[in-house]
Amino acid sequence: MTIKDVAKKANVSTATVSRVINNKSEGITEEMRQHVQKVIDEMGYTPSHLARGMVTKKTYTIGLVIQDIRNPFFPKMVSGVEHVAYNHGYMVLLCNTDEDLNREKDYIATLREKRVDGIIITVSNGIDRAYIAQLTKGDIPFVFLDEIAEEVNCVCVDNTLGAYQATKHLIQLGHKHIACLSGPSTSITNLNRVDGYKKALMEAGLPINKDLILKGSYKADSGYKSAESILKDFPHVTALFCANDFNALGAYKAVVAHGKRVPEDISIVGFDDILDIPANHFAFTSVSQPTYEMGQAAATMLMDMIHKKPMNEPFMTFEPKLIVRDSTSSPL
Amino acid sequence: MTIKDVAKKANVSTATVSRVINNKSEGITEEMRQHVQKVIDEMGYTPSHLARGMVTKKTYTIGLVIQDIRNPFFPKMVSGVEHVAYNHGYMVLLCNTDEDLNREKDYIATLREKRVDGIIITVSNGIDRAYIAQLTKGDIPFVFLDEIAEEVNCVCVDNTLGAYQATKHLIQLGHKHIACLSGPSTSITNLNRVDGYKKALMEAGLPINKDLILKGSYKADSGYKSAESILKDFPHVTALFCANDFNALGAYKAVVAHGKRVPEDISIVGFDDILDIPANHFAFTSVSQPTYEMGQAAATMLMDMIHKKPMNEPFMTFEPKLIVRDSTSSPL
DNA sequence: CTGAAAGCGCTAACAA
DNA sequence: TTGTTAGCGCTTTCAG
Repeated sequence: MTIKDVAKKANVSTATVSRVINNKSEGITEEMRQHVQKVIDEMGYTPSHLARGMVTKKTYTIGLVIQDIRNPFFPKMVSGVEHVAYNHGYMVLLCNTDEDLNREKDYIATLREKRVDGIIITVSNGIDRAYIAQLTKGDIPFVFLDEIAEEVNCVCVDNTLGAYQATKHLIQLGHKHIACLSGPSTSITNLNRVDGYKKALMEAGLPINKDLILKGSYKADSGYKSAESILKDFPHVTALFCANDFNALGAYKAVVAHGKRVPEDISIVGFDDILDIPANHFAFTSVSQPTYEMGQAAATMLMDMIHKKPMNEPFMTFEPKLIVRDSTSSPL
Repeated sequence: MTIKDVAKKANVSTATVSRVINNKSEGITEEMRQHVQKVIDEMGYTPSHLARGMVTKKTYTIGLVIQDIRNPFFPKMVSGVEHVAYNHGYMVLLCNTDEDLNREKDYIATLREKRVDGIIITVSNGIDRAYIAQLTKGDIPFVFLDEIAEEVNCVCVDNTLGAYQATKHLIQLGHKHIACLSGPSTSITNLNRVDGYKKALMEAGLPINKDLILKGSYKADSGYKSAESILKDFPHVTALFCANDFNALGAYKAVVAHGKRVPEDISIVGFDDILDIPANHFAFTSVSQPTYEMGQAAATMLMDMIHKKPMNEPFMTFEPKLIVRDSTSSPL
C-alpha cells in the first residue's frame, strides 16, 4: 500500500497526502487534512521511511558502535544514547564489535551504506589513527565516546584525575608501597590512568618505582597474574591500583588465593565501578564514571552536529568519582 | 556519488555496476568485474541501502524491542540476538521501552515505517492481547521473547519449572513455611512462577496458604514490603521464594533491617540470576535463565521466518537452572 | 555479456 | 489551496 493508493481513495493528489503525513501546516485546509487522515487511518497506511529517506537524505537513524553490551560498563551508556536519540526522533542501530577491528570496520561500512545520519563510536583499545582520520574525513558526523581521540568530537572522562583520586585515597590511608596494575599500553585511557597514579605519588613525595607498574590487559586474568607477581616479588606492597575493575577482580582472586586478605593485607582500588551490587557484604572501592550522562552527552553532541548547530565544545570531559567501599583500608 | 557516476567513469551501464556490487556471478566477465571494481575502489563509492531497499523490499534490519537495557537481565539476550543477526548480515535497531506501553507502540510503528524485515519483542508486563493480535496479523514477522504469547512464535523459559525447582530446593532443605513474594498478576510469567511454587508444595504434601502468597511488582520495594509483612504477620515463615531477583533483593534488605540473618533465619531464593558478581562473599540462590541462548534462538527463529524456511517449532521453551549459593540453608 | 529503461514510494518545486 | 511532475539511487526485466 502506497501513497498513491491513499491519494486515489481520497480523491486527492499524492502531494496532498504527503502534506498530511508530514504535518505540513501551510497550504492545506483543516477540512482536507481530516478527510485524508481518515482515509489513511481506514486503510492502515504506513509511509515508507525508505522512500522518504531517498529524497530527503535523512534516515533518522544513528549507529552506536560499542565493544560488548555484555560488559556492564556499557548498558547505561547505551541507555543514555538511546534516550536522547528517541527524544529527537532517532533510532539507534546497535553494533557490537566484540573488540574485533574487522567487525568494527565492517559495521561502520554498513552504517555508511545504510546512510545513517551519524555515528557514535567507543573505539577499541589501540586506535588505528589513520583509520579514524579516514572516518572523520568522510561525509557522516562522528562522535567518539569513552576513549580519547585527538582532533575529533569526543566525550570522555578525565582518567588522569580518576587515577589520581584513587591513588591519593590509598596514600591518605597510609599506604607507602602501591603497585599499579595497568592495562594495554595501546590504550590512551590506560596511559592516562597510569599518569594519574604517578601524579599522586609524586605529589605525596613517594618514589615512582617502575617495577611496580605492571603492563597487562583489561581482563581479569591479567590482574590475576600481575597481582601474583607483585605478591611474590614485592612483599612490602600493601595496595594495588588497578586499571579497571576486571583487573581488580583478578587481583582480588590472586590475593585471596595466596592466603591474604582484602583489605586487611592488601587494599585494592578498581576503575569503572561495574562490580557493585546493592546488598552485598563486600564491594570494591572503585572510580565511577557517569556513563549514562556520557552517553547522553555524546548523543546530544551528535544531534547538534547533525542539525548543524554551533557546538559549545567539541571535546567534553566528565569528572570521575571515587567510591570508597570495602576493598581498601589502612595498612596494618 | 551514485551508481551513475561510477557507470560514467567506468564507461559502462549502471546495470553492469549493479552486477558487480551485488556479486552477481552470471552474465559478467571477470575482466569487466575487475575493471568496474577498480573504479569503485578509486572513487570510494558506497551503494545506498535505501535505494536498494526500495526496489528489493529488504532492509536487512530487524527491530529489537526490550524493556530496559540497564536491567542486567537483558544485555546477554541482546547480545545473542545481535550475534545471529550479524552472522546473517542483519543489523539490529535497539528499542528501549522503559516499560512504557506508549513508547512500545511508538517504536513498533516507527519500525514498520522503517520497513524492518522482522521484529523481536520482549513484551511488557500485562500484555494487551488485542494489540498483539493486531501486530501479528500485520505484514512483518514477529517473534516474542521471554514472556509467553499465545498462538504466536515465541521463545521463553519454563517458569513453572524454575519456580518448582526453587521451591523444592527450599523444601528439601527442611523448610515447611515458605512464602511466595509474587510479581504483577498481569504477567503470565509471574503467574507461572506462582504455579510452580504451588506445585512443589503440593507434591511435598505441604499446605498452600493463600496468605503466604503476596502480590506485588518486579521491583525491589515490592519485595521489601512483602517481606516486611511476612516477617510481622507470619513469624514462623523461614523461607521466601521471590518472583524475581529485584524482589529477592528488597526482601533481603527487609530481613536484615529487621535484625534477622540470611540465610540463618530466613532463606531467600530469587529468579533470573542477575545479582551474581564473581568474587563476592555473598550471592543469592536464584533460578538462572539461558538468556544468551534465548536471544540466539529468537533471532534464529526470526531469520527462518524472514527467509520463509519451514520452522521446526513455533514455540520454544528453555529450561531454567537453579543456582544454589549463599542465601539459602536449612532452617535452624 | 552488456545496456536501456521502467519503476520502487516518496518529496518538493512549480503550476494551476 | 491543491495538483503535476521530476527526480532520489538503485534493481531488474527485456533487448540488443
